[in-house]
Formats: sequence, C-alpha cells, structure tokens
Amino acid sequence: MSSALHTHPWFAALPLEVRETMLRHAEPQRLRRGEMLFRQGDAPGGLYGVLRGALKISTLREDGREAILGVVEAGTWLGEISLIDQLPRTHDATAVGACELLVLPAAVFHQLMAEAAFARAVAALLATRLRMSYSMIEDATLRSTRARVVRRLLLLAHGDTAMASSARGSISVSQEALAMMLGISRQTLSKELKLLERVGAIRIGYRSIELLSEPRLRAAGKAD
Amino acid sequence: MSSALHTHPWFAALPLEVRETMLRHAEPQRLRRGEMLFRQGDAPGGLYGVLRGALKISTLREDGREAILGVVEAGTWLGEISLIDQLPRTHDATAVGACELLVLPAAVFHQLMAEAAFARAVAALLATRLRMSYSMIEDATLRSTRARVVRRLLLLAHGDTAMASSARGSISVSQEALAMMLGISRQTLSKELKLLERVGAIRIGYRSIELLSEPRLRAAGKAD
DNA sequence: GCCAGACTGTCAATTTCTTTACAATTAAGG
DNA sequence: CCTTAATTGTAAAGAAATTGACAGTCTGGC
Repeated sequence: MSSALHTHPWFAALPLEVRETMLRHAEPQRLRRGEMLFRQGDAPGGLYGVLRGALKISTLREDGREAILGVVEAGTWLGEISLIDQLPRTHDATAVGACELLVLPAAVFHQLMAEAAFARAVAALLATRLRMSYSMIEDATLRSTRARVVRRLLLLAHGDTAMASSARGSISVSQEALAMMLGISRQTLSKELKLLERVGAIRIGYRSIELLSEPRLRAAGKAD
Repeated sequence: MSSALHTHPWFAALPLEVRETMLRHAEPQRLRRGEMLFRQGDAPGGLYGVLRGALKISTLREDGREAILGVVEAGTWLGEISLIDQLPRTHDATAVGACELLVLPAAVFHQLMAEAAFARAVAALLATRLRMSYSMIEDATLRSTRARVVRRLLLLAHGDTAMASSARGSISVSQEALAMMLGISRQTLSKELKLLERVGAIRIGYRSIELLSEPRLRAAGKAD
C-alpha cells in the first residue's frame, strides 16, 4: 500500500524504527482532483507523505498570476519547513489528480526531531530541496528561455525527486501550467516547444509532451 | 572578538555546550579582498563562520556570465549543504573585503550532527535558507523588474539574514553587482534606480545606494 | 455520438530588456 | 596632485517576451 514511500530513497534510508513510528502515527487522507492540502499562509499542520497521485506546489498573487514551483509526486514527504520554523506555509498545495496521503501530526514530528537520526534526515531532505531551489534560481537568472524550457522538461521527465533516474517517456502537463513553472507566457512556450518538436527532440500532444530524444533535447538547450 | 557570531540569532540559540565545542574546534582563517573561500564543484571542506567582512556567493558560467546569489555577512555560518549531503559545493564564495572566518572541520561537524539539538538547529538554518530561496524564485517568476529591484534593495538593507531588523541606511554595492543579483543588465537597473531616486526613495552614490524612504520605496515597488 | 469547455497554434501590436557605444564622474594609488 | 581604472548615465537599434485576439483541435461527460 505505501510502496511508493518505500521506494523513495529518503524514507527508505531512515532507521527502521523511525519509519515504523511514522507509519504507526500517520493518518490517511484523501484528496479529490483540485482539492487543496494547504494554502499559503496557513498555520503549520503536519508532515505529509504522498502515497498516490501528485500535488502541485504553487503561489497565487492577488492579481491572479500564479507561479508553479513544481509538482510533488508519490513517494515524497513534504511540509517540513513550516513544522521546523513554526511559520506559515510558503505555498499552496493542490491535488492534480486523486491523491492518497499520510499525515504525520506535528506533535509526532517534533517528538521525532528529538532523535538525531531523524533530525539529520530532515536536514538532508532540506539540503536536497535547497540544491534544487538554487539550480532553479540559477536557471532563471542566467539561462536563455530555450535552455530553461529544456531543463524543465528534463526535470519533469526524471521526476522532481532524485528517484531512480528512470526517465519517463512522457510528461503529463498542459502548456499553460508548464509556462507558469517557467514564468513565461504560454505563447512563448508554445513557440519554443514547436521548435523542439521540429528538431525531433519531443512530440507535442494534448496535455502531454513526449520525449523522443534526450540528446537532441540537450543539444537544443545548449545551442542557444 | 567573535561578537558578530554571538549576536546572530542562529548561533545564539544553540545550547551553550554546542557553541563551546564549535569555538574550541574551529580554526581561524583570513581572506584578502577577492580571495576565494571555495569554488563551485569543490569537495566539501568545513563549516564556515564569518567573523568580519562579507562573502559573495555566486556562480560563474563558461561564457563569463555571473549570477550573484547574495552576500553573506558577519555573524553567519555557511557551507552546511555540502557537509550534509557530501556533494560538491553549489557556488563560489569570494571575499568582498578583508575577511576573518572560523573553520569548523567536517569531522567535528559530523560529530555534532549526532546530537539532536545541533541537527535540529542545522535543519532550522536550512529552513530559513529555503524560505529565502523560494521567495527569490517567486520574485524572479512573477514580479516586475521594478518590484524586484525594490525587494532586493530592501533585502540588502535589512541584511540577508534575519538579524535584528535594523535597517541600514546605506547599501554598499556596485550597480554592476546588483544587476547580476537580479539577472538583468546594468543599463536596465540604472534606469530603475534613477526612477527610484526621482521619487525620493533612494539616493544613488558611487558604489552605494542610500535608502531615504522605505515607504516610498515600497510604494514604488507596488505601483507597477 | 455530440457538445461544451479546455487546450493548442499563430499573428500582430506593443512593451520591455539587451546590446553597443560613448561621455561623464568618482576613487584610489603613485 | 594627477593619472588611471572603475563606475555611472544615457541613447539608439535590435532582440525577445507579453498581450490580446481568434481559429482550430482535442477530450470527457451526457
């Protein structure tokens, strides 16, 4: 049942007794498509493990513009930042499809944080997120639009998390959403994707992008 | 001597015996202006505490373009990411002026990580960095250039770290460097700064920017 | 099987940013 | 004091992205 969790390297690397404690105290939760797990500004709730489905992590501004930070997939635990610093949630988390989650109550989380092994693991989780985050900042500040599109496609294909680097052949996302992840307009993205399709790197589908040739994709990203 | 460290909330919040262990095992290091503490890709060395001076955290690309992530000032500890995940350094760290540092050897760091209190503190440090990092991504993806300039000025004025929120009156940075932090050209930045000066929010100096009115500055950032 | 709503492709007008170029200003070292 | 290197101001041309608009395409649900 919680197999997605166990294949994720972070959870798998935890000491057995910690994993057992987590699973024993965690409560299941289900979300329907579009339902929100938490909103930006919410008080810290718990630590969430995604069993099935995926969550969109995003920010909405008053003027309606939305930035999508990324998509969290099955196997991942999230929500630790707010628990650690006791500050409001940084983003919205919305189910992109039907989701099954495990909820670890804050009290249990803090109890676990009294154990060095768990606290170390949480630090490692944060370090991974920070690296990801830094590379996104770098992309945004010094790479061309083309290169950013390519990198984001590869990121989505390989999974947000450093799971087994099993490249998926196909990414399931609308161009609108992808554009929001990159902070560019849909039209600009559409043009870039068309170009990538012309060079045989990808095939564009409805709400999906198929990766045909990773080498060509990378080459197109470097070319300019 | 290490007063800068002790006024920094992160270090100050550590248990006394942990602080003592750190100071006992740390070795002093000095850097001249322009000298590098470490480079992107280097193997993890130690944990560094800045006693005096400041470090520029940046990335250089083959084509010569540079992105400046930020400036680390006295009181701050840095370098924990590489220590935690044992992976190469994410950025270059260069002394912007004469610097005095403390170097905590990796072995001591890992020894300390066996204590829950220290591991928790490191997690808290990472959580702070992540929040900062997320807000930078948000800025880059959905704010106007003007708003980003304003936010960066405020960030630099208040100190990268959430030190006592004692706003400095003046920021010491070249427009070239500031433009690199924002990922825009110097000319674009110059125009924006001129505008901010015209509305009485700042005064532009040589290698420095003086904040005259924070309210006006904020207003200018929101106006557009 | 069909229809409504969601998604994609494209175009033109406009805005914004970059690049290139050069003059003017400032600080620091000899 | 004075020269030099670094920094800032500004303008014009060109590149790139956004906006708004609309037609075409796909899918899910009835």
